Amino acid sequence: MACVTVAAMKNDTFSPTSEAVSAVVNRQELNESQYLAVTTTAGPVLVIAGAGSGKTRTLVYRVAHLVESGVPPEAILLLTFTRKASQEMLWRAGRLLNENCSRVVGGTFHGIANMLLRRYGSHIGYGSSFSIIDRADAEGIVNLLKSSLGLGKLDKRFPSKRAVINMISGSVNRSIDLEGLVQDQYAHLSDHLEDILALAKAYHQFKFDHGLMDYDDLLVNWKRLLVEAPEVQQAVSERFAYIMVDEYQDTNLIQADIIRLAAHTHDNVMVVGDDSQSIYSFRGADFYNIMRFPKVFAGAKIIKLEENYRSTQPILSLTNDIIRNAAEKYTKTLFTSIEGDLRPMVFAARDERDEAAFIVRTIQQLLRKGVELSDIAVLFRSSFHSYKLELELGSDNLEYEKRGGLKLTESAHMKDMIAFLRVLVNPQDTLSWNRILLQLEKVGPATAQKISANIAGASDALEALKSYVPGKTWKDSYARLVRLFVELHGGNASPAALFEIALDYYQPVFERLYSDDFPKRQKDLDQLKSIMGGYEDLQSFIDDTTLDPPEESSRDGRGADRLILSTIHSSKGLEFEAVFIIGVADGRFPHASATFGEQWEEERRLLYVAATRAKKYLYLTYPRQMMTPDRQFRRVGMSPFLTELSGGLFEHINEQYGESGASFNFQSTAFSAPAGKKKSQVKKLEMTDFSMGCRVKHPFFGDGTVTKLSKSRSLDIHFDRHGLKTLHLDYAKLTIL
DNA sequence: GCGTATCGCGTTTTT
DNA sequence: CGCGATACGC
Repeated sequence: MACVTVAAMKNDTFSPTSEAVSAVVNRQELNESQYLAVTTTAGPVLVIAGAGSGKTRTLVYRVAHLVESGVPPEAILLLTFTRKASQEMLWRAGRLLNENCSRVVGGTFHGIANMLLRRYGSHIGYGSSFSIIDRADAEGIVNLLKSSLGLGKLDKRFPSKRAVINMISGSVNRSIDLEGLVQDQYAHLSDHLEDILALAKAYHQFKFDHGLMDYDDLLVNWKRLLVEAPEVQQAVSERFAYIMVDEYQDTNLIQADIIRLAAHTHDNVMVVGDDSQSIYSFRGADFYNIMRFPKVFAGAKIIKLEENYRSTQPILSLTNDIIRNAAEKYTKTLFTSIEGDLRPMVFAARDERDEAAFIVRTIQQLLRKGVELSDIAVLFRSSFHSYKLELELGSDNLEYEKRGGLKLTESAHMKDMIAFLRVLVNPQDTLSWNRILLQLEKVGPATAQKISANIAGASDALEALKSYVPGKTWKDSYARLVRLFVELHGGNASPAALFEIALDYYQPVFERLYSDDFPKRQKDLDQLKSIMGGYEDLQSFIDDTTLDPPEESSRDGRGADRLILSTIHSSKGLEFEAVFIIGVADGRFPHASATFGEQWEEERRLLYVAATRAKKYLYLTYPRQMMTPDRQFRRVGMSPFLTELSGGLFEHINEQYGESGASFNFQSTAFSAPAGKKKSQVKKLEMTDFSMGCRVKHPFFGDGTVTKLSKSRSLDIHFDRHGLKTLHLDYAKLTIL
């Protein structure tokens, strides 16, 4: 274990003489004193910075500076949100230093947790044989358990299928008990608390029994490693003498604890983040981490970066105004010296088709102005919002790349192939056995489970597989499967060779299972094969593809110049010359089920993140009518986040003539309200002022009827024009009629 | 009880 | 596209 000298860092006398430093300062990315503070401070540093201010770059400068002043690269640990971001960062650091920075250890929290657990897991009773499961696997387990526990009926009570697993893991990564979480956020499920607790318990037990770990387990066990094995904590803390964290506002409580524990011998921690860009609370991210940092790390130096190096002033004015109404924030006023006076534009399309057509038309104009296609992005709240646009793009021959939504490795045929490899590494992995067995004709869920349970319970998986007596109708195909595993267990073949063997077996199965579109899917298998070629051992291949699934990008090699379609969440940290945000409509953005209060605030920050991706051109569009589930058209207005903006920050694009529908009326009331005659002092309402069936008025939802009063100071109100909403008494501006 | 084929419907956001 | 419900056949 490398022992690191930090003496060079202890005095603040480093003078920025190297070419790297003057390059930084000359490009005005940071002023000299900021640069010195970022790079030469020993001990904890908190960088609070606005969008486009070069947060990540400050980390790069520090890495480069540390290496330059003699710190061994392997003593630096860089934690970023995505692995891609860490690679990009190291590449930049390498360029700055004109040397290779690849020995710096960089990765995601989960990746590093995996590495440490494989190495030190025995200290807390874990062997190195466990499989990492992703969200789809977790859902699979929960579904399996729901039927075996007889909790199928529970389903209908949940808002969505994913809500179950979100709830169970949400309690883990927030470090609060499930009971509290249900009472707090899923109050409507409190009658089923016992069932939910039973399900959660069964889920955790199942994972433990079958050697499976989900994303949260990786973090929980990393923390356990530091808390319960002092010798490991000492070793880790000494090994990584400098710890840096990007996107700190997206960390959860466990991650914050891990940082605190891992840095205990030196406190050399630098975190950067922007509280206004915290958009992952649904996954446990707690932006109070950033607020607490100076208390947790005594003597932390706080550096604020407020100059924006990305967008023009008109875009910044709009984004500043979006975040202005946020309930809680570190106040930052962003400014820029970038030239440009083009105002953001808002387009109210007739419907979704019109919206798509507008985007294609405008993109073609931008291309004529010389903007690269790959420098244009279309962003949206939910991944299915882009379906109509994808159709339009297809017929116009504009190539695009979609990010967010289903990953390549989440498609059925890829999971099938990976399942063969996973059971080789971890024979306890019942989930993968089930996948493999279900491929056999005449074998369904019940039979598959019986066989896989046999295998998981046996000490020798291959023997258990061999000794199972198959049914008459499928004994031939079962024999073929057994032969496959005998062959796979043969010599010690390379991952690529094992893949070949498995593919030989799978190919006919594959063609039968996906008979309508297997040629299209075949390319993915080929790609998987080439990825495998780069791996020495199977375990790291499987870990990598679970933790960081490969993108579809290399599908046709050359076409790098493609339009980016992305969910806002997946666009974080990126920037584009031109950005379209589509579906900025009431009911779509904020998401329909977002309640007032914290969820509403997060949706606002989400719009902020989206808009701050734009450098020069920013377009916000929404359809004025949308199809409802019952195949009727419903008029919708623009997002409340836009109507509440100060006037003059954006331009309306008027196509043909403006039909004055609900959206127009709605706008005029919103804008005229402040100018209207002074309201008498509004009395603060209490829950007792409301009753079932009582008529109320909301500033923009209009008139409605109270249909439910709940304990947590929230009300369900059925609005005449906007349908059912759940509003919180402390946030909604209601008046009783 | 178990497996399979088919139809129709609804999608938050993810390391 | 992936799923749940449903009906049908063994």
